[in-house]
Amino acid sequence: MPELPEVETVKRTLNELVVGKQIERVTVHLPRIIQRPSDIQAFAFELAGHTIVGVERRGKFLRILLDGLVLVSHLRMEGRYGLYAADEAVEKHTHVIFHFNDGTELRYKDVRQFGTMHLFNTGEDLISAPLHKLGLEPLDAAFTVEALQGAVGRRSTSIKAALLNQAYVVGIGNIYVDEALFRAGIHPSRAANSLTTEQFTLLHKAIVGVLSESVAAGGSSVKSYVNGQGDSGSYQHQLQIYGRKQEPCVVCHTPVEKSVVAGRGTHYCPKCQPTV
DNA sequence: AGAAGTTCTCGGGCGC
DNA sequence: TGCGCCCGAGAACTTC
Repeated sequence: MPELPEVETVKRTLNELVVGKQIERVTVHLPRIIQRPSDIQAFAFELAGHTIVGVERRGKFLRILLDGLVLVSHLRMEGRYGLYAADEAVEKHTHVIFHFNDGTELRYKDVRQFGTMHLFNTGEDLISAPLHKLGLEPLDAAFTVEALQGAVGRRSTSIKAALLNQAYVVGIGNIYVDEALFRAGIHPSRAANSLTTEQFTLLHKAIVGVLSESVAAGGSSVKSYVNGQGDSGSYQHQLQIYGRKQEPCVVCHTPVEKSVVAGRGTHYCPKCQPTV
């Protein structure tokens, strides 16, 4: 489901909804979600009594900060959070519930069951898997053209695969990689190490532009994404290439093509994004 | 039937 | 031959 703009939006809504709440107990209905600690009882026991003090984001991961603990959560394809009153019926696919001492609960739902949670003591999460080897944050000031080119410019793989690799740059997924490559006029199959500095300049501007515009719109709701309050984003209405197979290109009116690049469904304009 | 917004693991290929 | 890196394919699961 979520890429950087969607996770950023969930982060912001959770900061509105759950900061200051104290966890009374935790129930886990699908143990597979909990990756650390390996003992599910220990996961629930360690969280009990702790208060949420803030929510941050690293790449596509949420970092739920508590007093002395950090819960690292990845939504993968379909994970979502919602705040409920304790007496509301528990919906299907609800796998983890954080019961607060004020009669509300934060529920984690995930139809495809791909999401993960890792619990750490404060200070340990950023230096441990799965966060320790993540790449550049594309909306940080340190994300310059030079940094982008340095991160992916020597890869022989496709530029699309390189941008999807979270070890180089974080937060870009299948929607925004197609959007950014379209905006930059670069074919997704081009070898990353074949791009010119001029093209990296265009690509850098496209990545920052697409992601920041989507954050401002609350993310994209293509299929199932909602933020922590059940609201949809609106950037799906501004997508220029993703999901537009066979529709006329918004720039040149050539029909948009769809193929598979980097193992993912890939949209591009054959005229605006030449192979060479 | 096949694909869906993700990422981890595995094995082959290549270069030292 | 051995090791390490890099890269692509397949797998995890449910829904439409």
